[in-house]
Amino acid sequence: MEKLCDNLEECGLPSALEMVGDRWSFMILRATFNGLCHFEEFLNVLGIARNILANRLSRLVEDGIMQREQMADDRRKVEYRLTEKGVDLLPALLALRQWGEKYGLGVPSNPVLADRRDNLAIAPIRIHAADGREIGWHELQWRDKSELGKQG
Amino acid sequence: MEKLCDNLEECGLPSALEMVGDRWSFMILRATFNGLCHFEEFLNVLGIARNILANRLSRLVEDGIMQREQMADDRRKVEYRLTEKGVDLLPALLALRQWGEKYGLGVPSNPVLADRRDNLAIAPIRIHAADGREIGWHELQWRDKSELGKQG
DNA sequence: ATAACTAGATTGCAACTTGCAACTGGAAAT
DNA sequence: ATTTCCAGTTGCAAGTTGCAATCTAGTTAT
Repeated sequence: MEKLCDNLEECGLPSALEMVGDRWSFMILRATFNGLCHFEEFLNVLGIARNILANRLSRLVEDGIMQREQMADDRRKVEYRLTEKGVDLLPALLALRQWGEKYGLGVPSNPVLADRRDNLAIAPIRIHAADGREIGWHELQWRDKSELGKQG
Repeated sequence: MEKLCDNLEECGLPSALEMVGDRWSFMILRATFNGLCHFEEFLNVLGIARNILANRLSRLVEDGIMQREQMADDRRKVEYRLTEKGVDLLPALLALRQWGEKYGLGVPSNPVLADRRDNLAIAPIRIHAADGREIGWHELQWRDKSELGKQG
């Protein structure tokens, strides 16, 4: 494996980590993917401190990952919902969860995301080549964009 | 989307985040995937403080994500290498990086991982159904393991 | 041997972040 | 009018982070 890509300026990872790279953001997102959307719900389910939750939620909203909506019928209530940008974090979240399940947790995760169509659990998140083949680390190499072949 | 899976005991995400859920671990892993393996290299490339780097490396080693090998020829030198467990974090890392590239960073990431075989950049990390179909959030539902259909 | 060099790790201190609990303030319910 | 509820803020103690200087073990040079 060549020693390339030591260039932090041209990597999306730092910006991603700045937004969701702390202990709680992913847990909040997970809860949101499970349908939670109220402050007190997050509080009860996650066991996070109030101030930290408030801080993280407002950061997630600031970063456009969630949106904050005041309810019309009961204006005390606020709902936090995922934006498209937030929903797009699902693959990363699932990849992490599956990894944690494989290596960290003794027990299989439950419940699990299933395809509505066939009611089967989703496949593990994997790396795929441009043509869809599944592909592993040893079959990969770092390439400068300019050196890439052109898609057929 | 049903409100299930509020059960933190049966979810791999918390254990994953405990191991790699801080600002630096992923950056260290990224550097490792790029071929770096020495303390001073990480230090120079990442701009991390010495003590934090030492702390994170030893945690990654403790957690079995990296292994620490003393070099036989020059026994001052130590190399940090990914274990299989560490390599298995690549999908999660790439999913995050791709997300950061799409939403955070203005610029496309570079360099990029390419298939050795066809020299094309890898596909975006996505969610796939059991049969390999690509599948989105709205086509998914949380299911208890016991309620899943059986694989044909 | 001694001195200088290197990679890796440790220590001390200041700045920031976290967690807990008590409190505020507006909005419904009684 | 009072109580309860939801969301969020404030104050303070404890923990974590970042930086600089220092330490240690093994390596090369004299």
